[in-house]
Amino acid sequence: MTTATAQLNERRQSLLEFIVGDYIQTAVPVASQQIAKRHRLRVSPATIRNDMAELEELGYISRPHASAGGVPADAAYRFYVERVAPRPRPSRRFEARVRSAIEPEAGDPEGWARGAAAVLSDAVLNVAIATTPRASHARIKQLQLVHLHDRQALLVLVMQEARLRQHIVPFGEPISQDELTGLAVRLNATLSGLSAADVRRVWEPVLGYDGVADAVVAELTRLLDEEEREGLARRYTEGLGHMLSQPEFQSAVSAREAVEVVEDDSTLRGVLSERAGAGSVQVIIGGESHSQQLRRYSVVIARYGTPGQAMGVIGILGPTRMDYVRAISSVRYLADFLSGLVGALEEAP
Amino acid sequence: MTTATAQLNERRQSLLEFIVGDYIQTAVPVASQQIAKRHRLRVSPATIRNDMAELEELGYISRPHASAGGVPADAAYRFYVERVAPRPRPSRRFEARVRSAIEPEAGDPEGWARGAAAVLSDAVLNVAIATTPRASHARIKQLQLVHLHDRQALLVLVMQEARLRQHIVPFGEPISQDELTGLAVRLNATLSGLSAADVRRVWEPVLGYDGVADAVVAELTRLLDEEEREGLARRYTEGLGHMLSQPEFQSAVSAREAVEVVEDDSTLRGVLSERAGAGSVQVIIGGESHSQQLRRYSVVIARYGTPGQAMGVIGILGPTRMDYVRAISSVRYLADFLSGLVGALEEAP
DNA sequence: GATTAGCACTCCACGACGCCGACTGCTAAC
DNA sequence: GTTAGCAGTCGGCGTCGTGGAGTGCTAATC
Repeated sequence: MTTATAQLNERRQSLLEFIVGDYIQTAVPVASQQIAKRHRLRVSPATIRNDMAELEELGYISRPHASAGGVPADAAYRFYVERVAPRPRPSRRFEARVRSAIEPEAGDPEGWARGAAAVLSDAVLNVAIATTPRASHARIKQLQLVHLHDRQALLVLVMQEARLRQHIVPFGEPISQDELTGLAVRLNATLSGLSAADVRRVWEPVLGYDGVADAVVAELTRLLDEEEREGLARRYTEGLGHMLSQPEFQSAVSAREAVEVVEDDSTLRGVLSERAGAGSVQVIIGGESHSQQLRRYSVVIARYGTPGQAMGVIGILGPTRMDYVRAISSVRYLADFLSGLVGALEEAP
Repeated sequence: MTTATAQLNERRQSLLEFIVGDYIQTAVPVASQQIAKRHRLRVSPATIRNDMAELEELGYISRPHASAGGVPADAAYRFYVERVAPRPRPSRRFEARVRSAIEPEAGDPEGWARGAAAVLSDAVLNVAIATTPRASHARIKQLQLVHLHDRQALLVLVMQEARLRQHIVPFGEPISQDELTGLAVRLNATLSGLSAADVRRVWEPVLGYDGVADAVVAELTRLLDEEEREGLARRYTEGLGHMLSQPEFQSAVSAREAVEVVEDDSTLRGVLSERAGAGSVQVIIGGESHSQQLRRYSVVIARYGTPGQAMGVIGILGPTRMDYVRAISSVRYLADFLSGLVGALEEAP
């Protein structure tokens, strides 16, 4: 793919930047005269028209109809993102909001993800998405058994990064809380730090000696398996109302379409699982997602967490006409912020 | 308030029922001829027109314009709900879906609430809302301390109905997992079953002897307090897409309005906190909510859980033109179903 | 060769108009 | 109390015409 920088002389590049910038602001096809006026160019509208014809030829802009101004195509947004990408930090106000919306001392990754989605959506006025960090290899940190009825207990499992799961375990025989506590202590001593496969290996020799313990261990490994098979990284989305007040969703059909994109898990799964290192923000513009449903949407996401240990995703979904500068800097800042919090949850070596 | 049964003779009552029923199905103002044809009445359209004029006089129906059919007013829906209310059970298919969507053996009230909202929204094609059960008096069932760093542990608190909370506790001195485990055992022995106030009373005499224990107890009471001050009953909403495909949301403004109603916590808080016994389904039609924002919406809710112990809410939000028969029976069934599950989590006496 | 003024042409947005059909309200007869 | 008949109302929809913003092209200019 030939890049815009190679194809276009400097004037056309800044012209393209102006077109994209104006369109992001106004949502109206930008006309040659408007550009000349807004940016005090020292060339006439006629020259701009010539340049715009060239930009259209190369696929950077298109026109709704023959005598209309230009609207940016995916390639133009891509160019714009590359050109303005190295804008450093979000505003002080945004940083302050992040700090007040997310409580580090809660030690609750789910709460952090929810808070991050809320503050991000308010800042960019589009839909924010955040998932809780998920470990590629789930390991037991500690377990707990709570007596419910004579033959039933609640198993509470704490994994790394303070992830919690709970499930009921039924037993064949009556059992007291004291016995359960004793069992939990013994299991913690032997199984702490192990993965599902580890647990199976360690437990194999003693299988069959203690029915109650067997039941607990079986449930335990099932929960760990489930955790690894992803699935259960919870996703929080926020700010659909913000997005729907953007002008592209004035028509009822486009609005309903947008709701379906946000509500349908499968649509977003693809882009969310894009691989990328923590810290680097990824921008997927329109058709770049290769998803028919996302053709008119862009996604700005970053992974956060501890590489190799547990990673989550935070990002923005909006129309391709999106404030990329703000989205990128906000997402980058939040990913770094969350990474710091998650890192602090890792057990010190 | 004079009731419709007193004001209207039998023919007019069934006429009103037909009008509401037809309008719920078609979303089109119903005309006198249509009624005569659809329901094979033995009176002429002219008679129906006379009756409809009377119904309009009494405020049961209104007309979009002078020469249009009738659309039901809030009072008509109210009459309809009272008249058809004692329809007993949802379909077998719905019951089967509930059973496959909700896993009793998970012992996870949050999961149940999510599942219930999903299946309910699919059945009624409107927005479903479910909250997790919240105890009016939060009590400790068991706690657990997990070592994170030398001077930091994760406190995991299990309350009644298997509600879980987590929070980080920092300490002034280094402490090992073994010491934490010992402390947890001791605290469980003394504090199990107590409320925040109880804990404070029991702890008061020994305050100051053990800084680490004090820190844990302080965090513990804070979490219990927070739990009681409501706030933290999590709410799950599902099916906005379903609702937006109803004809009343064809226009973009009404669609955005709907999104705002669903996203804005404060709007729904009022109706959700309506007091009502478990099992009885409550229907709030249009203006009956006394909320400007909900004027065009109806809510069908029921509480579930164990009265006096822990209650949650499950319900449907939709336009006043809603399939009340289906909504009421589905909500009633789900509330009973969830009550059963939550009851099984209560500790046997 | 690049830039610009001028001009004819295109196309959308918007309001006015008129017609069709659905429905009502009223009157008078049953 | 019920019904047939009829005049009158009103929304929906397609047509038409107009105004204005904006383009593409051509020819002159730097």
